Amino acid sequence: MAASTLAEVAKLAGVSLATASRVLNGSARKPGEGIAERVRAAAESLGYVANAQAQALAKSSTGLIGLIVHDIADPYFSAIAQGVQAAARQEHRMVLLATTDGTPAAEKEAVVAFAARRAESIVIAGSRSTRAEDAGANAELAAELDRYCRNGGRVGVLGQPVIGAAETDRYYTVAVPNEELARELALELAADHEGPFVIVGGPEGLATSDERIKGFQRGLSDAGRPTAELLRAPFNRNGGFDAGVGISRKLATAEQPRPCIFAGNDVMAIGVAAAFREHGLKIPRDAALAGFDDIEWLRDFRPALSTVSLPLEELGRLVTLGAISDDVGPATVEGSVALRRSTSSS
Amino acid sequence: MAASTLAEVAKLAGVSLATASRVLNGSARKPGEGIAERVRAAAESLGYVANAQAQALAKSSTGLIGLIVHDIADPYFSAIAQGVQAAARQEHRMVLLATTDGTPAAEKEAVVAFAARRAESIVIAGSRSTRAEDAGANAELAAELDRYCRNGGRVGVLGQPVIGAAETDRYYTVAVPNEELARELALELAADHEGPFVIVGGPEGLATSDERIKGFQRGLSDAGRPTAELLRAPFNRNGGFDAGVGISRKLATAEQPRPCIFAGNDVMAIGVAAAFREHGLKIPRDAALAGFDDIEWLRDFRPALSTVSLPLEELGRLVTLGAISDDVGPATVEGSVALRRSTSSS
DNA sequence: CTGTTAGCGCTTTCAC
DNA sequence: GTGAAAGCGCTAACAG
Repeated sequence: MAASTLAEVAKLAGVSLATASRVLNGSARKPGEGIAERVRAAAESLGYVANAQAQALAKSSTGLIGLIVHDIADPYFSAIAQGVQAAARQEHRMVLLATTDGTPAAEKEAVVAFAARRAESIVIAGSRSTRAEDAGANAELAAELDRYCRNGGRVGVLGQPVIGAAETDRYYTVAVPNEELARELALELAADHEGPFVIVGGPEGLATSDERIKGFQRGLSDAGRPTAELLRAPFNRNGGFDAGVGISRKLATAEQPRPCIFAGNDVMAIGVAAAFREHGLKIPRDAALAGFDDIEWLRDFRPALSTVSLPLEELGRLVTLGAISDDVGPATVEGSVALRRSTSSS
Repeated sequence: MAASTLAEVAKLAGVSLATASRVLNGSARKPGEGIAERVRAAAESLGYVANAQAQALAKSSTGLIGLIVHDIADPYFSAIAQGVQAAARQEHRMVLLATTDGTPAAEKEAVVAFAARRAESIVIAGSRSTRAEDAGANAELAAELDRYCRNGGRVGVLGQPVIGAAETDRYYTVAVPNEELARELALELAADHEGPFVIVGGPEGLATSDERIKGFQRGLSDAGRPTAELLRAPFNRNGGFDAGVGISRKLATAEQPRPCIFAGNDVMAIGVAAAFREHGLKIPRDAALAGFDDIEWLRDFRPALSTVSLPLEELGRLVTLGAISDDVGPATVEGSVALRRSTSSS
C-alpha cells in the first residue's frame, strides 16, 4: 500500500510539509490561494490520498466505530447495522464490523480488536447471556469494555446493559422495553383468544428472550389467564421449527383446544408456521401465532404475522449517535403491538 | 484513546522497546523466556493493547479489508457480507463496511475512504450500472479503483467486472452466471407452462438485471417461445409490487391466458405476489411466478417461490479470499434452478 | 502566512 | 540475545 506521501506533494509544489498539510487536510489556518492551488494541483497529479493511519496516529483520533453483532445475515441485525451505518456516515465515521454468534468470548475478542484499532466508539448489539456458564466470559467482556472506556472509548449498547460493567458513564444504552411490550402483546391477545397459551422461547439465560417471556407471562396473569406452557429452543428459525414440530404432534395426538403460540421473535414464529404446514395444520385455524420484532422481510409472509414492531434501523441510529457523542440524551424506544391475521379468531 | 504504550511496558519490564516489541507482537527472533515473561507481565498489568494504527504505519500493512454493498439490510447483501466477514476472520483481517445504495458516486467515495485507510483489499458487491448517465461516475469509480490497485491494493468484484477497469490483474472477479442461469430457468419453465411470459426486471442498465433478462429471453427463444413482455421497475420489493399491480389490473380487465412471471430477483417476486394478493389473485392459480437468488429468509414464503439458487455466502467468501491472496484460482459459481410451487401447473 | 521541528506508537535494520 | 536509532506519514506547536 504505497501511495504517494504528503512530503512528495509538498516537494512537487515547492512548499513545506506543514503548508501542504494545511491545504489538503483541513486546518484552522488557510494558506494563500496561490499556494493552495499549487498544492492541490500537485496532489492531484500524484494521486495523493492521505494516509488515515498516519493522521490517526498524529492526532490520535481515528474516526472509526466498531459494530458487534451476532450474525450480520440475520435480518434483525442487518436492519440495525443499516441504522448504525447511516449514523456513522452522517457523523463522518467508518464502521468496522465484527460478528460473534453471540458468544461472549468472541465479543471480547472483537472489543480487543477494536481497541487495538483505536475505534472511538463500539456499538454492541444483540442479547447478553445471563447463563451461569457464560458468567466468566461475560465478566471478561465487561472488563475489556471497561478498560476500553478507561482508555477513552465510548460504547453504545443495544438491549440490555452489559453485565458487570463499571464505567457506566461512558456507556450509552438504548434499552428495548421487551418486557413491557410482550406484556401488552399478551394483554391484547388474551382479549380475544380463548384457549391456552404456549410460549416458544429461546434458551434460558438469553436476556432478550427471557424478558419477552417474563413480560408475556405477566400480561397473561394481568388478564386473569393461567401461565403459559414454556418451550425452549434455539432463538432462530430452526429452533422455532423444532418447537413447532413438537406442538403439531401434540395437537394431532389428542383433541386439544386451539392454542395461541407466542414465539420469542419473528423468525422463530416463521419456523413454527413452517412446522405447522408440514404437519397439515393451518394458522390461524389450528393455532394463533405471534412473533416479535416485525422484521421487514417477513411482512409479506402469509398469514400476516402478529408481532411487536420495533424500529430496528432507528435503534441502530440512536445507539450509534449516543456512542459517538456524550451529549445525546437517553433515547426512548417506542414499540407497538401489531395484531394481524395470524392471531385472528379463526 | 490513550492506552498505555509499548514504551511504558518496556520501561516497566526493564527492557528495550525492541525487545518488548519482539515478545508482544510476533517476530522472527524470540527473546529469552525469562525476559519474555517479565514483558508479558508488565503488559498485562498495564492493560497494554497494541496500537494497530502505529503498527500499520510502521510495517505498512493494515489487515483491513473494505466491503462495499448497496444496502446491508437487503438479505442478498447481508448474506454476502456474512461470507466476506467469515473469510476475513479466517484470514485475520477486519472488515470496514460501506453502503452506497448502488450509486457509482458513493462507491467511488467509499473506495477513496478505504484507500485512505490503506485497506489491503476492497470487495465490491452489487450490480454495476451500464446506464449512459452513470458513465461518468463509473469512469471515476474505475479510475479510483485503478489508482488504488496501482498503489498496491487488490480488489474483489462480485458479479460484473468494473466497467473500464484497467489494472485487471489486480482484480479478482467472481462472475455470477446470471445469463446462463436465467436461460436455464426459462427453459425449465417453458417446458410446462403454456401461456405467455412476462418479465419484471430492474431499471435498464442495471447489469445483473439486464443479464437475467437477456438470458431468460434467450431461453424462451431456445424453447421456441415468443419473446416475453418486459416490465421495468426498481430492483426491489416495491418495484415488484408496483409491477405486480399493473399485471393484476390487466389480468382483471380482459380474459387473458395465465401468464408466467419472471421477476429479476426474489424480493421483486415477493412484491409481485403481494400485489396479486391485494387484488384477489392467487399464485400459482392465476399466474406462475419465479424469482432469482433463493434468499434464505424467503424460503418459508408460500407458495414456495421457484427461483435460482445462488450460494450467496459462499460467493462472499470466495471473492474475499481472492481479493486477499493473489494465488487463488478463478472461482466458478454453481447456481441451480429450483422449481417450486409458485410455478406449478395450477 | 509559511516553514521547522518535534513527536504519535511501533517495527526493524544494524551494531554490540 | 538485546539495545539504539532511524524511520513509517502526518499533525501541531513553535518560530520566523
